Amino acid sequence: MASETTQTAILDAAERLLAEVGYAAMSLRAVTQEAKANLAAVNYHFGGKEQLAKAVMLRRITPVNAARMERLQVIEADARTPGPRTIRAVVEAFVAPVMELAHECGPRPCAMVGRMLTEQPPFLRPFLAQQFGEVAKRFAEALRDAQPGLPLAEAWWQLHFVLGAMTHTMLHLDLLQDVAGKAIAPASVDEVVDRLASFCAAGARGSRATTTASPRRVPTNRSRR
Amino acid sequence: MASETTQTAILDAAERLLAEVGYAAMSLRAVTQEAKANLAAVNYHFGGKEQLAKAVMLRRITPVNAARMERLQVIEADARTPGPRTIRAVVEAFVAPVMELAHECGPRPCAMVGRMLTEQPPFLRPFLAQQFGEVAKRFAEALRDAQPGLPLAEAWWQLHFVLGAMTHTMLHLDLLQDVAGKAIAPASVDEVVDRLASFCAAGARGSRATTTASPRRVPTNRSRR
DNA sequence: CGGCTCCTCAAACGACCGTTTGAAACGCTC
DNA sequence: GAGCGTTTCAAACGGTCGTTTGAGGAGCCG
Repeated sequence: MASETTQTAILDAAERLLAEVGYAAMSLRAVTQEAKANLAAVNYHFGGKEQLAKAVMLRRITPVNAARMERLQVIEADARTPGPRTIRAVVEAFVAPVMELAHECGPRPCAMVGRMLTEQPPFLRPFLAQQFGEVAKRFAEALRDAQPGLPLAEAWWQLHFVLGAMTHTMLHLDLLQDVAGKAIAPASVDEVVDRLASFCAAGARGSRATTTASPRRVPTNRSRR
Repeated sequence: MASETTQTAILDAAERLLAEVGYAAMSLRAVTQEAKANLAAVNYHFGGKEQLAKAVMLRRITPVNAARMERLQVIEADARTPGPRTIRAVVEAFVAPVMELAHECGPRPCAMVGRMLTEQPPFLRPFLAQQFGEVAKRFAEALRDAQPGLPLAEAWWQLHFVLGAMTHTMLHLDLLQDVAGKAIAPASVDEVVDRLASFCAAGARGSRATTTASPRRVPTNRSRR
């Protein structure tokens, strides 16, 4: 049927507009015009603007979160010993899937998810909690287990900063080409993942070392590398 | 005159709404209603919605950026030797002023700035570039100088991640109380600054060290630190 | 062909938006 | 009190928004 093509056309158009202007500033007229569909098609196929936004999100975050859980299970089944390498692996398991999304589908889906995660329209909040709550909890626990003696709250702080650096990177993946000089080619996505994971993993190690001591001090973990 | 009180009342109300729903979703009717002012007062005193948003931003970021530059000059006048301590000092000079804003005025102004920085309504982009361009450039250079041999592009990457973690923290400062267990008391703002600065400084050190190792990039970035 | 389902379309609805207007209220100096 | 800027106010303007409606086209089956 022709309906499926209009459905995905609407999803694509909405994704682009959500990424570029956000939910509140996205008009269904702009969406349907770009999708070459009728204005009423949104309500017919999705049931309204809010449900459309959820559908756009679901199409992207479902496989991403599944990949995250899969990677995390591999790590845990590996019976790794706690330490920097495991921290790095956990962080990478969290950030890599969403960056590979850019690898396959371009920077736009990433930017769209990043924007929804930061804008958080009120109606989306329960939806986001449902979609990310379990995943975030599992990763916080994994971060804690990778650092024996670390309180869970500390792991949440680390995950919080990782989330910030990640969403910011997702939002401006297309702008980074200017800083880096060239467009984000598929090959260079791996480079972004590596940079992001390195930064976050090192940050987690460093912040852990710091908070155990008092405010002023020099981290003692600068030994290798 | 009574106008000044209505002006600041409008600024306060707009700040709250900008922080909570963003620019696109903020209506002047909601602003004036909360400020107990007439709808036309916004156009009379500020000249329109866009100019109001700029005024709200200016009131907060002007002193913050001034404090950043001041701290940076102190660091540079100190003739510090490059190294982890200087990296940490530069990062702290960047993130501390905006966190002290939360110290004095509560988490809302921080959340508002963070939201505008991530939402970036089209008309605000030139304004933001003008307000932050010089500051960001100076800090990127300072980060580079703290790590001899580091290309400027690498410093920009570090600053990019710092910005992400910082804006994310600004946006959800009020939510962190749930994770941390208690409300953000003035004393604990320093703790947030410390955590954020520690994470970012360690991340900068780590990302620099890692990127020289794994992928085939950065031609002549030979020596470690 | 008639009947049925799925989909598209143009048009309209009511609500809310930012902005403008012109008059009224205020504070001040002569 | 008259005159004059400054500030407030209610009302309206044109426009865009999300959503609804009802008529019509496309494909399929009996």
